[in-house]
Amino acid sequence: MSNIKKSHFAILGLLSWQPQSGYDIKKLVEVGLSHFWNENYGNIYPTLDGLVRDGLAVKEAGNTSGRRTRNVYRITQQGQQLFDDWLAQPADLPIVRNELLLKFFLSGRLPNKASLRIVQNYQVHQQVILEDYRRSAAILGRAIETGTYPQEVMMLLNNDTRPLNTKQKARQCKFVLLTLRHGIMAVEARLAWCQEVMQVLTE
Amino acid sequence: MSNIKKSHFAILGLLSWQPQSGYDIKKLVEVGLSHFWNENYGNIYPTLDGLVRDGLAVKEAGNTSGRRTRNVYRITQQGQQLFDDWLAQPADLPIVRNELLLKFFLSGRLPNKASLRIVQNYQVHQQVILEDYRRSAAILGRAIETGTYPQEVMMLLNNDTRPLNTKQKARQCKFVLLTLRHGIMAVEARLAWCQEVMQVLTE
DNA sequence: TCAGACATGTAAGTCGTTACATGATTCA
DNA sequence: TGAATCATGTAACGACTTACATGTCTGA
Repeated sequence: MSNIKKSHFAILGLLSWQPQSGYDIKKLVEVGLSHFWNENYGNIYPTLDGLVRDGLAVKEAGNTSGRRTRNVYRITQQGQQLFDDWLAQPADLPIVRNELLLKFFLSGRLPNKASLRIVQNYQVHQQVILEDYRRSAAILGRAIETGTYPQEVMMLLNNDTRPLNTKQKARQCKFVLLTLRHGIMAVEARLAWCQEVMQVLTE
Repeated sequence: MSNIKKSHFAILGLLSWQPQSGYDIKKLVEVGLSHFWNENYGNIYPTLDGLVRDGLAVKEAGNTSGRRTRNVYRITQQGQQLFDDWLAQPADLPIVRNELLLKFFLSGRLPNKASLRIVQNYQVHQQVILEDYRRSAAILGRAIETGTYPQEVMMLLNNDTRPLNTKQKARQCKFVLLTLRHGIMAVEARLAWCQEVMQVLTE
């Protein structure tokens, strides 16, 4: 079995929610998980082939309605096993490469004004992101509370081609919301840092 | 001029603090900047060559004391110009790939216990990191307050081969400390998230 | 004397991204 | 009829990372 990387597990894990196509995976990640993950076609399709080759998934040539051929993939027992094993292992701690902090640190050679400009610019960007996250979180929160899943939520879950039952829907909403909370709290911390730094550097 | 990537600017920027060798750069990043950046030899040495080729730095074959040949690199006017231009541009927003959140999200298919295990494990790791960061921050804070730079601080700045004057030293300490504050606040936010998630999932 | 820090570099590999190529279907 | 979305794929490239190779100097 070939050396297995994170994308493999990401895709395998998405198949473990429900069988779907490469296109579905791309859209789901793009729309619902983009605050913590990304995948692109150039990676997805070869990975799906690889999963099939390794017996971790099977291709079910599902030709939904009059559409073009959709290749729907379903996780196998073996794939499920491998995925569950991976899930049980602690996540690797990410290699950190924060360009903003790099710029900030390296600006230390110059007058404070240069560093302040960097931080102010960062602050503006983070504020935009925060509002975006909060909007999404509000939509999801409302859906979970009321048990109704309007168009907006389905957009966030990209649920048009992969039918989910109510329980799955609620569960997926809940987990997307919790990951969004992570994003919100992280952004808030960054904004607090901006405040602190601006205070220190303007003293 | 070849297509220039982040590592080039990171290294160029470190040269803009003071002339130094590839080995110095590696150690400085490893010891003082590891909470937000990394570089490895396989990248540093070819990059330094590239900088010289592009006229952004010059090699000063400085043979310090009886040691093995040390190739010390000094940034050029042109390099400084290019670096300053880069510094003035907003940082690219990083492509996010958070393995922990991926695992957490994908664990949503299973009973809450599985998700809780992931979060608890994360919490423990983050606590260790937090203590580490706090220790370093305390050392740096003390140095800045008292104006004295004991061995410990010099370790954090890896200041044995690249002599700094007092002003540079204070400045560098201050900026490392401020980036550390970013790390601390980020980790605290993650720990707060763990708390929140554990509460939600055990209800 | 020998372990460990000092010091520089190369080659191959990995993983993911970008750009390209192709074509069907839907709806305004 | 033509733009947008649905849908699948490949090839080349880019940006590091890992493993390897080599040798010096210092201090216990």
